[in-house]
Amino acid sequence: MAISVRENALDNSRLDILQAAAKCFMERGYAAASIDEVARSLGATKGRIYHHYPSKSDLFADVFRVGMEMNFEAIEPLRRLDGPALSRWCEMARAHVIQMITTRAFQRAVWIGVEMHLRGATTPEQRDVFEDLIGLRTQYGNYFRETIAAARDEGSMRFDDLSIANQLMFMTLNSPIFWYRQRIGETRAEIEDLAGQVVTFALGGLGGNQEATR
Amino acid sequence: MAISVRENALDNSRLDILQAAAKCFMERGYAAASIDEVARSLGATKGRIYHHYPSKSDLFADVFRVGMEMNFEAIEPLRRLDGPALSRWCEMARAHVIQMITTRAFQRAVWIGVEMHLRGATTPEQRDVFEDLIGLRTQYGNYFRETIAAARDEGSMRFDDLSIANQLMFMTLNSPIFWYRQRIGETRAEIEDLAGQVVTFALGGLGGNQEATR
DNA sequence: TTGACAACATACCCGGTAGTATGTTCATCA
DNA sequence: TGATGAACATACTACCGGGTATGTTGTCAA
Repeated sequence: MAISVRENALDNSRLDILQAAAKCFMERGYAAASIDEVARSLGATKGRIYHHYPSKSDLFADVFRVGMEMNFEAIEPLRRLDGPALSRWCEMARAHVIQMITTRAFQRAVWIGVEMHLRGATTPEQRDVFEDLIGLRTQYGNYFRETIAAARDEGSMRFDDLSIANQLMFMTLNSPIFWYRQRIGETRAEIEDLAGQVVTFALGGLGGNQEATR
Repeated sequence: MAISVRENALDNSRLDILQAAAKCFMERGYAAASIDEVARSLGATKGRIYHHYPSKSDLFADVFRVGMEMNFEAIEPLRRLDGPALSRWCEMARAHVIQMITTRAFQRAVWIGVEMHLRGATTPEQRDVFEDLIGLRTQYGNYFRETIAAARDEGSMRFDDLSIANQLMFMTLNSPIFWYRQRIGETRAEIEDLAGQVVTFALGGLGGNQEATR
């Protein structure tokens, strides 16, 4: 039991670091965010961070990983829903958008990571770690890709190129990570209304009929 | 005439710098892109760049400005077209997307600049220069905003919140700056087909009826 | 009680980069 | 033709930030 308390404390310490790091990466970007700044926002120093992570890129990778894990958790119960692909997509998309809003800092970091990978702005040693994470991201993307493909087959969506449609869909669903601002006293209902508008836009873009979304 | 030759040479030199800078900013981001790297890609040294620009942020600001100027030029003849707002929007959107593809490096820099401004990642002295540029960007955005507002009034578009709709629309129309890759031997027709898919997606998202787009 | 180790803090090194100060070359003009 | 300045290159400084080496403190186990 003593061990569990200790490990729990460890995990809490790491989680604090992750949240602070995610916020810094979101606010400054990967290159401009400094380890000192992350530490300062924790009321600590570099030592604490380098005790848990061997390098800046490893810290970033962990933020990325945790962000993706949260995404998988959010849509996991929805992936295997029965019924038409269209309604399944609506549920998944809605959960995804709410996820983008509520865990915005982590999701922004994920975006940054994908961007870095696409630009090839990774050193060889980062490469290996990143491959895994990009794989996770691709797998997650494929869940949606398969769903909209099924919806098209069922005649409830209409688009030309599947890859492009998936790209544009994710751009729309992810966009709150850029323009969403938390407002004081914001209710859950307001966030869900926001998410609804985003999902509706994406659905329209995919050629789905609006009436099906209730 | 001698003066014009001289000034022309000056402009060419600056334009070369701008193009190289835009490419570096696109590939590395603002913070990670170095002046030395821009100079190296020109086969020159820092001296050349600092002879024309007092600082890195001024160079970046000029890339931003030129990018926006190209955008204004692209849609200027379309803004005051007669006829329904919907068809005007389609022309503007199409021109915008093609612009994103053909001047991708500059547009990516514009994106980075807007992002920096939104995050407040600007020093006080940068602030003044950026205010202008963000103003340009806002004005450009308003052209589209007014057009889709008109289209909604005319009953050819249907969406809830105008600001959100405009945000999502621009996310879609701008998205090629992230995922577009130039392919060898790509024809103009292929680019226009790509742009068509993007515009169609955005139109659907804005609740426009697909049949109106020919 | 003490030794050992985790969890940090402190102090330091060093490479890279923005910015500057100072040449150098070549065209133009008086 | 000599002087002047634009358009660079070269050499240098200052600083910041990633990473490391080394203390310090509290805790737990024997």
